[in-house]
Amino acid sequence: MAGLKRTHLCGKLSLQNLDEEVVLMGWVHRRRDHGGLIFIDLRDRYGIVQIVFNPDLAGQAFSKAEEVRNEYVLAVKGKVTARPSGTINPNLTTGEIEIYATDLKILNKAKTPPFYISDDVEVDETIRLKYRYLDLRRTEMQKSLILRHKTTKAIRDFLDKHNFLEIETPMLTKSSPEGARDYLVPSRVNPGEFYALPQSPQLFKQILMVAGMDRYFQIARCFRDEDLRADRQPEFTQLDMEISFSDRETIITLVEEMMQYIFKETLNLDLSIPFPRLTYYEAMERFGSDKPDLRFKMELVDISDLVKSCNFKVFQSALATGGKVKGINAEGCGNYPRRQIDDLTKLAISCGSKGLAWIALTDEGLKSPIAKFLTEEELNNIIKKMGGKQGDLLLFVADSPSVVATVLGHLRLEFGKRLNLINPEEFNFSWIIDFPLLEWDPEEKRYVAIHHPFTAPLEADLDLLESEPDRVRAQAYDLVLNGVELGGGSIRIHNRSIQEKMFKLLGLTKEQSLEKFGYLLEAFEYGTPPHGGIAFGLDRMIMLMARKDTIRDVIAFPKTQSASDLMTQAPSPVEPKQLKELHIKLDIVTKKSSDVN
RNA sequence: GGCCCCGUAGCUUAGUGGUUUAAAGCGCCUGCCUGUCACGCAGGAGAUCGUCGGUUCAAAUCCGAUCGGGGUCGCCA
Repeated sequence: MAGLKRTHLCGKLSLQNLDEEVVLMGWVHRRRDHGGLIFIDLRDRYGIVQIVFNPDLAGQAFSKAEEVRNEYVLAVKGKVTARPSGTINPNLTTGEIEIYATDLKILNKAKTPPFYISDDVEVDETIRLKYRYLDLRRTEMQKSLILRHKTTKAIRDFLDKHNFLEIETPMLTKSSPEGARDYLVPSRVNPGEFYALPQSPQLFKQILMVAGMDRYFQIARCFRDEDLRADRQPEFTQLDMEISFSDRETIITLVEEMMQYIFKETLNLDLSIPFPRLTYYEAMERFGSDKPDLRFKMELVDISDLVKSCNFKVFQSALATGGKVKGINAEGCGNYPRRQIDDLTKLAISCGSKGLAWIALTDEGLKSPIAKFLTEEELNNIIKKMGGKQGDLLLFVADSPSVVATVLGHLRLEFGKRLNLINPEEFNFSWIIDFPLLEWDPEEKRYVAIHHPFTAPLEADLDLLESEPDRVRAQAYDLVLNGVELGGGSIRIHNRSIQEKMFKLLGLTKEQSLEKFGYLLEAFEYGTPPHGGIAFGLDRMIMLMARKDTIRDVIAFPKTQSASDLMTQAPSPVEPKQLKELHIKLDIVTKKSSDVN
C-alpha cells in the first residue's frame, strides 16, 4: 500500500490517541479546500475523521491533496491532534480531534459517483441497485448489514449454547409437488433431468432428526419462483430449526428466549416474554387476519345476532348462507365526505367484498344508506355494541366468515395507518396457534396443507382426519411481529402411516407419494424420534429490526420486482454451447408472435 | 395474469388548459480563499424531457404502444 501500513481506523480515533502518529486508509467523504488550507473527511466502515493539510507543515502532502476528489481512496500519515477550541465538531464521534497530515498517498482515483454517498439524499432505487457498491458505502446501508451480522451471530451464539448443531443441506435437491414454483437446475450428466433449488430444507432437517442430530439449525438460503413483493425475494434467508423429543411448549419457549437474546444483543432492547398467544380462530374473528398487527385495537365486532331479523337483504342473504355480518368502528371518521367512503368501498371490493355498508355518526346526526332497513332498536343496539359515538364511522361487511375477515382485516390496517394508531417504535410479538391443518382448494378440488404436508394434527383431532378433514387443527404455530409473519413451525408427523394418510388426503396417489417422498416414508420406519421445529424469515426480521419498509434494504444484493439484478444484469441469455451440453432447446413464444396466432 | 403510481441535466425536483431560449438546488469544472466541517465567493459546462408511433401549424405537456422501476391482488405448502 504505497509502503504504508494501516495502523488505526478512521472512526475509532479519539483524544486517547493524542499525539500518536497514525496511518489511516479510507475514502474521501468530503473535501473542503480553503486555498491555503485543505480539510478532508476520511471515511472507513468505522466512521469519519477530519484530516488537515497545511502547506506550512507538509507542502508535498498539501499539493497532492489539491488534486484529490470525492471517493478517492487515500492513505494518510499524520499526527492525532486536539482540535483548537471552537472548532470541535459535536456531530462527529471523532469531533474532538483531527489528523495533521504529514504524508498522503492516493491509492486509487474515483470517478464522480452518480449520487452522493450520504444518508440524507433519497436516490432512485434503480440507480442504487445498479451501483450497489456505492449505495452500500452509505452508513445507513452499512448499519443494516452490521445489524444483520450481529443478528446471525447472536442466533449462532444462542443456539450453540442450547446444543444446536449448524448443519448444511444440499442446494441441488429434488423438486417436490405442493408449495411454491421451483427454481430448476438442469443436470448435465443426467440429460432431461433437473434438480430443484430448495424452497426450504424441511425434509433434510427432519431426516437429520431421524439421524439422531437431536437439535439442528441452519441459516439457509431458500428459493421460490413466485412474484416479488416488498417483503418477498426469489432467494431469501431462513433461520431453520428442528428439535427432537420436543412438543410445542418446548419450541415456543426456546424461541421466546432466543428472540429476547437477539434483541438484547443487537438493539439492547428488553423483550418481555412469554409472548401473548391467539388461536387462529380468535385472530381471524377479532382482527380479520392470521398475522394481526396487535399494536392497535380496533377489533372486529360481530353484529350477526343484532341484524338476524332486519330487513336489509344483503345482511339476510349472507346470514342465510352461513355467513356473518361484522363491522369495525373507524373512530373520528364520521364526517368523511362521500368520496372518501366510496374509496373505502373500492378498497373493500378489491379485497373480495361485494360492497360496504356504513353508518356515519356525523355532527349533524346519523347518516347511512342502510338505516332505512333497520329499526330504531336495531340501529341503537349496533351502535352500542360497536361503541359508536358522535364523529365515528361504522363500517360493515356481510359475507362468508373468511371474506368478512379478509375485508375488515384490510380496512382495519388501513385505518390503523391513516389514524396513526400504530406506534412505530413498538415491537409487538404474538403467537398464532391451532391453525387448521387443511383447507379445501376449490380450483384443484382437493385439500391443501395450510402449513405443509408434514405437520402433525392435534392429537385430540386425529379421529376427524378421515371424517371431517377441514375441522382438524394442526400442531402448528406462527410467530407474528407487528403484523408480519416472522416465522412458522409445527410438530411433525413422525409415523409412516399417518404421513401416508396425510398424502392421501392431499390427493397424492400411493405411487406419487413414494416417488416424491419415499425416502422420508422409509426413514420413518427406522426409529424416528418425535420432533418439531420452526423457520423464520431472517430478511423480514432484520427489516423490522432496522425499521425498513422493504427487505431489499437489508439484503446486500437484492433483485427487482422483475427478479433481475441491475448490477450484474442477471438473468441473461447463455451461450448455445451451454444449452447444448444440457440438452436444452428453447421454445420462446414472444408476445408479438402469439398475437399473430 | 389484473389494477394503480412513477420516468425532465450526474442527483433531487419544478414546469403539463399545447407555442419562442425547458427552470432551480445540490453535484461537476475553472478561479479566489489558512479553521472549515452540507465551508464560502465569482464564473462556466451540462437535458433531443425513458423509447417508438399518432393527433396537431405546433407536444416534455394530449392519445396509443413499448421498456424500466415501484406498490398491490392473484400467487407465495
